[in-house]
Amino acid sequence: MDRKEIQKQRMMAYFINAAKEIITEEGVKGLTARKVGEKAGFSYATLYNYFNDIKELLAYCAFDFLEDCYKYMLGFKDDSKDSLQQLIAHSCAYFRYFAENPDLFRLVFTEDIGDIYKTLGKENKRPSVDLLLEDTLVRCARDGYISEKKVDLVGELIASSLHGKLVFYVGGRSSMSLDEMIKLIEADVRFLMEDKNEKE
Amino acid sequence: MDRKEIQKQRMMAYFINAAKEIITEEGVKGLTARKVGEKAGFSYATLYNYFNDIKELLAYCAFDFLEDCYKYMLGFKDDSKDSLQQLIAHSCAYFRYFAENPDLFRLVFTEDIGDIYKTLGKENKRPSVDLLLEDTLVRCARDGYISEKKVDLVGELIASSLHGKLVFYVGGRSSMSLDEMIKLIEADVRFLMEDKNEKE
DNA sequence: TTATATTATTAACATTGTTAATATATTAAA
DNA sequence: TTTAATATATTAACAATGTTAATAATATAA
Repeated sequence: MDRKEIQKQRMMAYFINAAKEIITEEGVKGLTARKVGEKAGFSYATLYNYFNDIKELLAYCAFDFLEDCYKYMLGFKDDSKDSLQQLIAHSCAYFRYFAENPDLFRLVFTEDIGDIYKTLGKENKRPSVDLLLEDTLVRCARDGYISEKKVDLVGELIASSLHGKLVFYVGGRSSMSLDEMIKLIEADVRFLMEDKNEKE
Repeated sequence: MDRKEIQKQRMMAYFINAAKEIITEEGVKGLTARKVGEKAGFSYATLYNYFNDIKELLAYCAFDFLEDCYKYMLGFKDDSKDSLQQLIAHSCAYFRYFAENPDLFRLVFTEDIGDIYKTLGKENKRPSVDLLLEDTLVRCARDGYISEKKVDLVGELIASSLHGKLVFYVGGRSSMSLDEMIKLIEADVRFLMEDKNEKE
């Protein structure tokens, strides 16, 4: 029975990885049940033995990609850096990851993949990217950039404005370039953090 | 030749309105070429004489819905109101419109409808909802809530954080209720505006 | 009234997600 | 080891989709 479970997990991983590859190469719209089956080395109907439907498979991919984003962000982590600089770096990295992979943004944030995120939210399970950004912000608070009690509000503001900008950039609703966006994000973060420092 | 153009516009309006009705009733996913044709009183292939593809039809709908949102926001306009209150009211109205019509949000901001928004952006044409929010913010600046030179940055922050929250709410990525979201938006706006007032 | 151009309709195609029926392989029992 | 039972994979099939080409109907011009 344990052996069964292992095999099942392995089969699911085959399909998930196949799906991730296809999404990376051809986008979410390029993903079809038949392509996933072929790429995983099975018939197109086999994945229905492991996933209720294509949405469920997509949900697994979404989580995986969000974890990949976390790994990407870690590449910009440097504890010797000033905390505000670190916050800016992490924010920009987050933006960049999805800006350069628009289909991943759509999948992770806008595609209809059922109620999984809501369920996780109610269990207070937050994705690692969230935690990383929060940690960085708390460091900023300790360094006096911002008062402790404002951490929640400012963190939430940074996060939501990042996602708002991503919607516009990724959805082609803005004519701004990636570099302009990044500059704007830096300005945003500075603005949100520096109000305590200016005394005049 | 002018008569021709009028007839063409009218035909397009038939299809656009049919599509808008279907989207309102059944969501973007419920919209099919065949349903649009039937609802408009034509065969399913006729719309291809007026639109290159379904995406183009969707783009027209998106613009229309965004204009509808503007009208909705105007219902909350009250010049006797304090400018900050007005800004909060408009921000919340904007959020509410799309939060209560998730499919409209998807259509207007996340659906793939070609490069029309980018084109408009380069012509510096901004949707009326944008202008209304900006006007309100300028009023706030005149009332001393914020310095003139910060208007752009703060305006951009409000807008992007609104859209970020919408992504989460509409995409089911947050477990927050609508009321909680609205409260958060109010807190955000206050926070972004009041830093000039607190002297301590 | 006839000839021409415009516009609408029907028929058809390839693709899609998904399911039911069937075949194959794996495990348990004799 | 052979047989029976179970689990898993495959094929065939369905209805629905966007879109196009061929055809029919209509409006316009001569």
